[in-house]
Amino acid sequence: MSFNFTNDTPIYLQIMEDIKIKIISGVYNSNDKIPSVRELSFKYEANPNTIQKALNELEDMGLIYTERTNGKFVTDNNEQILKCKNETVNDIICDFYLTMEKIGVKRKDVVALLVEKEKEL
Amino acid sequence: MSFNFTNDTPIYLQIMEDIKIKIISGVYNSNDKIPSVRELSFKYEANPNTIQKALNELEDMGLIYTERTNGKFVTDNNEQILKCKNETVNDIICDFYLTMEKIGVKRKDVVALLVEKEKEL
Amino acid sequence: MSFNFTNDTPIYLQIMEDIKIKIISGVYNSNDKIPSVRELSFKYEANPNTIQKALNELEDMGLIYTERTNGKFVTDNNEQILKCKNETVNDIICDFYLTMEKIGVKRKDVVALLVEKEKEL
Amino acid sequence: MSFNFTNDTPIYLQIMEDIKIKIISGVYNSNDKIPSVRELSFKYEANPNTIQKALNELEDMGLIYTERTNGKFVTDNNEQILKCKNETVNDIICDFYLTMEKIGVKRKDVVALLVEKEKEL
DNA sequence: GTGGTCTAGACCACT
DNA sequence: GTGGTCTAGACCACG
Repeated sequence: MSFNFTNDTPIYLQIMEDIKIKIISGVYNSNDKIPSVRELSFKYEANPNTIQKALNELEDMGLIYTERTNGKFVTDNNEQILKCKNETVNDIICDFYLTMEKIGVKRKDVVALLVEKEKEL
Repeated sequence: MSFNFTNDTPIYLQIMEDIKIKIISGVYNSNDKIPSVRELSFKYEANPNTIQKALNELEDMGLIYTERTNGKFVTDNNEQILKCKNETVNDIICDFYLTMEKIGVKRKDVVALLVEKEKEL
Repeated sequence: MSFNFTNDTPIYLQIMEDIKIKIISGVYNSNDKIPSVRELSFKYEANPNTIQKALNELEDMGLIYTERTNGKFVTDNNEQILKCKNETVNDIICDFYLTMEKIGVKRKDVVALLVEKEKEL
Repeated sequence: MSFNFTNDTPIYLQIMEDIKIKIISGVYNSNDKIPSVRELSFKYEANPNTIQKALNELEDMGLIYTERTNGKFVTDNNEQILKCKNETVNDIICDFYLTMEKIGVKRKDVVALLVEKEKEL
């Protein structure tokens, strides 16, 4: 199994998400060259067009930029990366609250549980 | 696809998980009858055998019990349900910490972010 | 029919029982490789899925463990095997007492008969 | 399921065994009338010829006798019944020892285990 | 109608 | 080659 895509989200979005996390977590740093579409296409076992679409999204978000014949690079706009990181983190937290709610954990209890867990770790 | 299964986990486990959450969140209450294997088979668009396997897992966990020709029911052992709920919550929290770590959020910041988010909501 | 199944018990349970006895009696030792699902399927003249179900039971009982692409093996937890052996022996003894009772042999006479028989052997 | 026959023994022998136990345990007493072949045929869901064969075996063993137009009856020879009971018991005990041996319980331990179990009951 | 068992046969991932 | 998953479809017992 090369990657593990979910059925309920377009693949290009899943790839985008994966690369986004690599950028905001610093796996790919400012001005790092992003692997070529061909390479990514191989890695994700996806059609180059799908990769292209994912990268376009990232470019629209201002996380990467293109140098014509040179390739694509992570933006040097660290502020932008940080902003994206915050948004992502925020989304995950919302998701987390929603899941907990679905299970029936009261919102005020969530923080308590987390603090407790943090001590354990 | 009515339900949306992930590729990287057996369907029967995903169904199991879905029903488990319905039980620990109280959507299905103690002694509630669980829809028949055939109904669930229709609902999840899965083979009856797959449903059976999912329900067997839940029975092994002590969350449901079977009345042979009558149907399957949520256990009346509320303690067991609670135990399962706690374990599930714990798993989700661990997952949450791991994801955050992957993105590059320090553990001690996580709680702060959550508290902040909680105020917003 | 090579094996001889009883009508009143699911085949998978009978297979489970047969293999269980091989384990607790030491025919299969700790860490021994169990014949492959396909081999057993041939030997017991049963469907591979039926074998699988039998082996899953044994795995649930902690008597065997699986190495994904390698095969299934007898647990190295000798304590677990011993525990299972004791339970099995206990069951057989209870059964024995029940049968004797059904025939009309008083419980206190059973032991006497056994002791006597033992001398003969 | 009316009775539950094993595949590895002729049905007539299994029926014979069942009736034999009823006789030696006293469910059917000396001189009791045995149900008619037709009745037994219905009860065991077996062909009347099969029943006949089973009853013939019992007659050969001296456990039942036939009154021409009247039916079949349990022998009044209590000694014979007792002898048969002893043989049956003996067989079961041998079987029991064999099973234990198969599991790997030493013969001398069997009696100890039984005595212990008897105290429990 | 309910759940349970079983088979046949296919496909997958891993090595 | 290994085990694991899944489907389709049949049959059974119980009520």
